[in-house]
Amino acid sequence: MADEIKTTQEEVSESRNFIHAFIEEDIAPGGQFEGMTVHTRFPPEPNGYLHIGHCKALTIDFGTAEKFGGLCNLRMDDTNPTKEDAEFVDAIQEDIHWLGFDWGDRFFYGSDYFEEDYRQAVGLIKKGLAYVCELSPEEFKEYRGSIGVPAKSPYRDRPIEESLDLFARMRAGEFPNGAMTLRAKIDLASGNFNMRDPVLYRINHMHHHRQGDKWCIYPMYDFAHPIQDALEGITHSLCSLEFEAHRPLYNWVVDNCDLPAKPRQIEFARLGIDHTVMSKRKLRALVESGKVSGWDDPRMPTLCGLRRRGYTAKSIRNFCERIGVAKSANVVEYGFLEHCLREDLNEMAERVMGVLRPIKLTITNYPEGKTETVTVENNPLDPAAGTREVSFSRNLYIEADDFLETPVPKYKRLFPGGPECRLKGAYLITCNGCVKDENGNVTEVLCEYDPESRGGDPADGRKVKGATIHWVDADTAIDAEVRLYDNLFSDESPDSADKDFIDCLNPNSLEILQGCKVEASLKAAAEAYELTEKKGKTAPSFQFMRLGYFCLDSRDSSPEHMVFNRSVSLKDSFKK
RNA sequence: UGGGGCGUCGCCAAGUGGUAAGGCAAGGGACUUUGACUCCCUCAUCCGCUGGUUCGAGUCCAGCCGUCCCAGCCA
Repeated sequence: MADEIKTTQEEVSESRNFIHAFIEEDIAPGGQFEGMTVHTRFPPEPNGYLHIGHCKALTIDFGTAEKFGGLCNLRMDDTNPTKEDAEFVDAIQEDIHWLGFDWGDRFFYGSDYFEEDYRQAVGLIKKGLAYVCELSPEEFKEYRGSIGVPAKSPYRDRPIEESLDLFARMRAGEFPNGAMTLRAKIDLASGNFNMRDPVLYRINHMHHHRQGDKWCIYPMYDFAHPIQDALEGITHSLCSLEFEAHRPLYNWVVDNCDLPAKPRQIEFARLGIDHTVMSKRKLRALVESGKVSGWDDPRMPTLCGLRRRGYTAKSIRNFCERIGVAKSANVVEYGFLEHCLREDLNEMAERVMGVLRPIKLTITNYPEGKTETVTVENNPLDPAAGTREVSFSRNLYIEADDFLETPVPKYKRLFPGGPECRLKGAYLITCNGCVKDENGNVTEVLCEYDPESRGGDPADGRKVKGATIHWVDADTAIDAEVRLYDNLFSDESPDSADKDFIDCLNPNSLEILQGCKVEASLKAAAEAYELTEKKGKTAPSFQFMRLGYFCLDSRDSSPEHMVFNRSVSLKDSFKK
């Protein structure tokens, strides 16, 4: 895994985007950060699980640092105790490590800077740049003004000493939630509402997951973030586009506080993927309403969901690197993510045979009771993966749609009078009929085999016209449950503002198949997996030949009852 | 309506005044014991629109159109 990720990072350092261009200017002679080490940070708020959009940000934050030989910190942005929980801190670290990013010993909590934040706030008050405002939340709204109408606050010109006293008493817990705030004195008439004397501190008598009950006033993101960045020596604070209008405030804080550095904020467009939603609020709603089984439901775009689905870290990182970085709104096709997964799994997944919708196939001229084994390669792309023995007999199961009583055009599989087909690794067969039940449903396919074609090649070298199909021996095959997934949302853009995403859900996003038949060798794989640490790892993947890539479900699979998730199907150019 | 962005092939995305990279998707073909993989070929006379500057503009200027973000004591 380490080597694979290294390769992707090499690819990254070759790429170039507008952020890199800015940084090159900044560190060049005469630039703002001339000669300095590029230092970035990834600052998730511990209020939910990371999703693939975060991987884009991680790729940019860590990738940019890597490209310039710099460093990237991991920082929990935990300035609002109302929404945050320690539960998420571990999960976030687990997901980031799974992806292969390493923050070394530079793991921080925004809340660890509270004392410094407070000191800076006092400094602003003393400079006459901040004041305690006693507008209630309701009044605050009323006084906010609107486009062309300035905001106002009757407390704006309160004496410095008074604000100092009030702010100290805010901290001391003398006032209830909402009674007052500390505001920056900037410009009540600004066209940019973020500059209309923004709130720097609010009162919230609430237990903090890390600070306990030490504080009852908490700094706002706009105030705390630039301070955190400066304190950690961050040179480039990379964030998504919605913070663009906050940059003037970011710079105001950086310029007016007493800080050791002046980091630069650069914004990029966040990732959008079709047929899914990417906001924590909506993902949380799916979980809490039971529309999905949890944050790690295999249909979720969360990292834990993708992991359980069978996505490899490499494929996700590769995806994030290949989509590029720009400032235009973008919605990448889900199919591109699937392509990246197939690309990775095609090289490393061992091939096995499994039948999802089994139908019996009887080789009428094969001796009853006879059993033999045939040899099949584990991965034709990788001879080093070796071969395995698969049992074969007169009674097999094949995929139901590999037989059609009446063939459709271009169909080259089994049908009465159809072409000679190959049972992968075994023998050539021709179909000469089928058995039906009283309702006319086909229950069994009848074929004859060529005893001289063991291994799959005809003794006389004749051309095989039909397809090579997969099969399992009815006597040794194991029953398994297979879960097939489709888009969580049937609507292409459930995330767009004009839609209720819940209405866009795909009622058929999960299909559970019982009684699937998989080859016996998977039993050992399931047993081996049972003995490994499952947490934070992708379960082993297999290519079920001609069907797709499947992995054992990390939660529900056991050697006694194997459960496979289809990570992604194989491409299929056959059109009916 | 004020402020800030963005508009290059179906989807991403290079391009920084010199005559439109690449990837995905799509179509065609070769190969094939996976209708997979791999390989080859095709796929924007055109860069939101309209003017202007220039020998020359996707790149500069002006106007227009479209679209996204901002009026949380969220991040």
